[in-house]
Amino acid sequence: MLIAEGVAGPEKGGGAGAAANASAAAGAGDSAIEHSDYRAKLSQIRQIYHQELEKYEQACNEFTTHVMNLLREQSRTRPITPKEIERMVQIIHKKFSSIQMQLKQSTCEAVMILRSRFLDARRRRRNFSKQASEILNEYFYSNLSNPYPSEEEKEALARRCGITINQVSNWFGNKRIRYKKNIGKAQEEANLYAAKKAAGASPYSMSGTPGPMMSPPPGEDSMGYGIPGMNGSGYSGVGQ
DNA sequence: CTACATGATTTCGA
DNA sequence: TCGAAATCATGTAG
Repeated sequence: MLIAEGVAGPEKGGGAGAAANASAAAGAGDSAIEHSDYRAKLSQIRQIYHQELEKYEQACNEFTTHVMNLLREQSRTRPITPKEIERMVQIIHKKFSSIQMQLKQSTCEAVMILRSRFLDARRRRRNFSKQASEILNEYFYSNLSNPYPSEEEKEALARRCGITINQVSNWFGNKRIRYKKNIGKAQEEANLYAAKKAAGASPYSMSGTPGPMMSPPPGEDSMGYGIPGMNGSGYSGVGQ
């Protein structure tokens, strides 16, 4: 059981097996940085585990020799068979091994907790960069009539935003549903992006072509375009 | 600290 | 398997 967690076995973080299994399911492709933290914690647990294990081992040996000595002393006053000695030793070892089992169990628990804490992507959520949001929003509002990027488009967006395809899919899923939920507010955002595009670049074909290929205009013009409903009402749009 | 924004996951249906 | 909707858990502005 512990071996599966990479705690028991020899040195080397093998826990990635189960870990990757859990995180590979969805958008956690950037897990390199977080993983190193996880690994560090895991190896810490492993170290403590081995430390304790060794301590028990040592205590066990000490205790055994102690008992042996006692028996030897006693053998002067009464006969003691080797069998009896062996039985004694066996009992001691059994006791200690059950203690070790407990150690294993608690270590296992610690690993489980660590894993759920670190590997659950929801707990590691990071907001996308402003640029990424910009790119995604731009695409979304440019294709409001059909905000369903194809696989290739998703990949292109993912590349430009520095996120995974899964994350792009998540984003569009969230965006669509949340846009629908309050069209009123989002409409302003739509106008804003439409204006941006008009200001930023050449004419466009609304749907069909993969559309945005240039990076977003760095300039912060946005204002200056008498956009109705843009006068600081509620949502300031860009990014957040 | 609270409320809201937002990315990720889960559930359900076609 | 993809997407809609509901839900979760975190980030962050107030």
